[in-house]
Amino acid sequence: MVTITGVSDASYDRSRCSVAGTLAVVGEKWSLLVLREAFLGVRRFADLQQALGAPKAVLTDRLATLVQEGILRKEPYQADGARQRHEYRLTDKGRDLYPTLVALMQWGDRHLADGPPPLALEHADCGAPVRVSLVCDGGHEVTGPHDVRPRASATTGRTAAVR
Amino acid sequence: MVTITGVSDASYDRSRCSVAGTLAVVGEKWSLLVLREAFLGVRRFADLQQALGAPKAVLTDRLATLVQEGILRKEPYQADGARQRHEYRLTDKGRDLYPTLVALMQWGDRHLADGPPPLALEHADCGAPVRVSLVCDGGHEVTGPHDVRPRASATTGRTAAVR
DNA sequence: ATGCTGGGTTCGCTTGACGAACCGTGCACG
DNA sequence: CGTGCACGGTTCGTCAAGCGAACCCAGCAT
Repeated sequence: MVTITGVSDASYDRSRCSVAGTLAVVGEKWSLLVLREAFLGVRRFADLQQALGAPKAVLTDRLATLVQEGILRKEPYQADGARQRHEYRLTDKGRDLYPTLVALMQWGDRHLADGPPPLALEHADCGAPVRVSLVCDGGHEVTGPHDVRPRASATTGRTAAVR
Repeated sequence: MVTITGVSDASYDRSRCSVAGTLAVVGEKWSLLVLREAFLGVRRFADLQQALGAPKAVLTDRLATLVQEGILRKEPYQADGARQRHEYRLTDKGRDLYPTLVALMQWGDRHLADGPPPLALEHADCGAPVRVSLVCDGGHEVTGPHDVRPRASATTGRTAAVR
C-alpha cells in the first residue's frame, strides 16, 4: 500500500494564486518529468523507470498521486502472451499541462543551450516549430510581464505593479 | 556562508530534453514561488519571507541559487534613514520564465477552481484577459499535443508519436 | 549604551529521496 | 508439474533536504 500523500496537506499556500495550487499537485520532484514522458508516449511503469532513472518507490508514489489527481488514469492492457497489466495514460486534465511543459522546455532551450535543443517540436500539419506565446483575448501578442496588469479578485487586495 | 548547491550536481538528467534542465534550475521547492512574487513586484527578503511563509534558511538558499543562475540579481538600495541593503530583481533571463508561471497559473485556475481565480492577468493596453497559447511559426494555433510532432535532433534518436 | 530592524546563520527534528534487496502473480517453457 | 522469469511493485537503511525556533550582527535612531 502506497502512502498517498494528499494534495495540499503540506505547505504551498494556494490562496494567493493558482501557481501554488498547481505546484502542490505537480511540483514534487519527478512529477513533471513523468508527464514529459507521458506526452512522448511512454505509458508503462518499466519504461518510465528506465527513461527517467527515478527510484521505483518514488515513481510508484508519483504515479499514484497523479492518478489520484485525475492527471493520469490506469488502463488495463494485454501484451500478447503476457498477463494483464495496466498502463498510465493522460487524461484531458493532464493534457492541459502541455503548455506548461512546452514553456519549461522552451526556457531551457533558450538559456541552457549546450548546442542545439535536444528535442524540437513541430506542427504536425505544416512542420513549423511550435512555441508558447502570451496573448490577450483582444488578439494582441503580449511581449512580457510589463504588458500585464495583475488584478486580485478576492478580498485579499494585492494589486502590485509588475516590473 | 550559504552552501550553494551547484545546478546539475544531483539528479535531473537534462540530456534528454530541456524540461529536466529547467527543473534543475527552478524545480526546487519555493523557487517558482519566489519568481511569482518577483513578477508581482516583491523584491525584499523580508517581504518575500512574509508573502511565502518559507523558512528563512530555505529562502536564503533559493535566492542565492537564483542569483547564481542569473535569474535574479542583487541591487543595492537605500531606504531613507536606514542602512544600505540590497534587493532582488529579475534579469531578462528571469523574465523569460513569465510564460511558464502563467501556464502553471492557468492550469490551476482551470482545474483547481474553488470559486473564481484569485488573481487575474489583463493586458495593460486593452484590459482583455491574458493567457498562454501554443502557436507555430506558420501562424497556426496549436490545440494540443496531438497537433505536435517531436523530433530529436541529437544522435540519441527518440521519435515517439504523441498521443 | 540601548534598542530595533533587516537579513541572514545555526541547530535539532522530521520528511522525502535514494538504491538495493525482496516479493508475488501469472505466463511460458522444459 | 515445477521452474524461470518479467513486470510492477514494496520494504529497508541511509542520507539529503525542508522545517521552525532561536540566535546573530551591522548600523541607524534615541
